[in-house]
Amino acid sequence: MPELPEVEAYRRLADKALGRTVASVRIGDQRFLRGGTDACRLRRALVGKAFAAARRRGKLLVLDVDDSDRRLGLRFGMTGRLHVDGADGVDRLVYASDRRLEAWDRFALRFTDGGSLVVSDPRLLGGVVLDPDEDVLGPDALDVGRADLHRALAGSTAALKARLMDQSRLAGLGNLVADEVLWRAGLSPLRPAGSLTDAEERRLHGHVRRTLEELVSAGGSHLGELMPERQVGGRCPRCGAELRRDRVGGRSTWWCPAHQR
DNA sequence: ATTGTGGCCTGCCCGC
DNA sequence: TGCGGGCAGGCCACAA
Repeated sequence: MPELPEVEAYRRLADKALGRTVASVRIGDQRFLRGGTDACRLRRALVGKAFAAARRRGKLLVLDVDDSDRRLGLRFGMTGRLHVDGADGVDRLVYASDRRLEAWDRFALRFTDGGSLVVSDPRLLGGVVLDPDEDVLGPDALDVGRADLHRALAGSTAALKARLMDQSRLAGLGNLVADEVLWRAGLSPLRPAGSLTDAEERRLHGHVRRTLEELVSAGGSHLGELMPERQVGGRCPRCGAELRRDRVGGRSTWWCPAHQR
């Protein structure tokens, strides 16, 4: 699914769409429009304009409209893909089909030069939003500071993993990367978020940054060492213990009870 | 305010 | 061989 590393790959792909004039906007499915926007408003904001920048905040991709204070927000849910001029942002997506059906094209921009920017999403869990509220998102996990991470966790009794995935505290960690980070840091996902010692928090901070940097460098098609073991009978790649499965924050969580404490 | 839960959405996989 | 049920999780609405 698109986690932060994939969305970062999409952002780089979206760079190819900058500076090109939008000729038309096609909405493949009304349900893909979020935040109360509609096709009319989108066309008014985009047609005849070009994008000045492609930014990412957590898992939200934001395209700034040139000569305007408008912004186009793209969310990818877990099965959303970005295509620019037919090129794919990533090769494969975990949990998503590798097929490309035109019926799955939920949002498409055509440029005056004949190229296109398309969001395809079989499951409609992503969406398009005009002028997304970026302030509801916490600091970006890729370059989160030590103090910001502390603020995200301190004083909370919620499960550590649930808090790490709370996008308003820390933007960008999804289910799979959260499991990978906690596994690398040797911390139980069930620990109360506020119970970490200073040393544990520092360790976690290092692993959040390093894991994301590594996965972004890998191009967004690799989601960590734990990923292949997320199945019944899966074993810890580090110590060989059988992985445990729990539901944390409403999500399937795979972790090693032997070394994650 | 914080925390937890259920629903949305549909392709895919497994068991019958 | 076809069919139905369960599963996947980002995001949001809502409850306690």
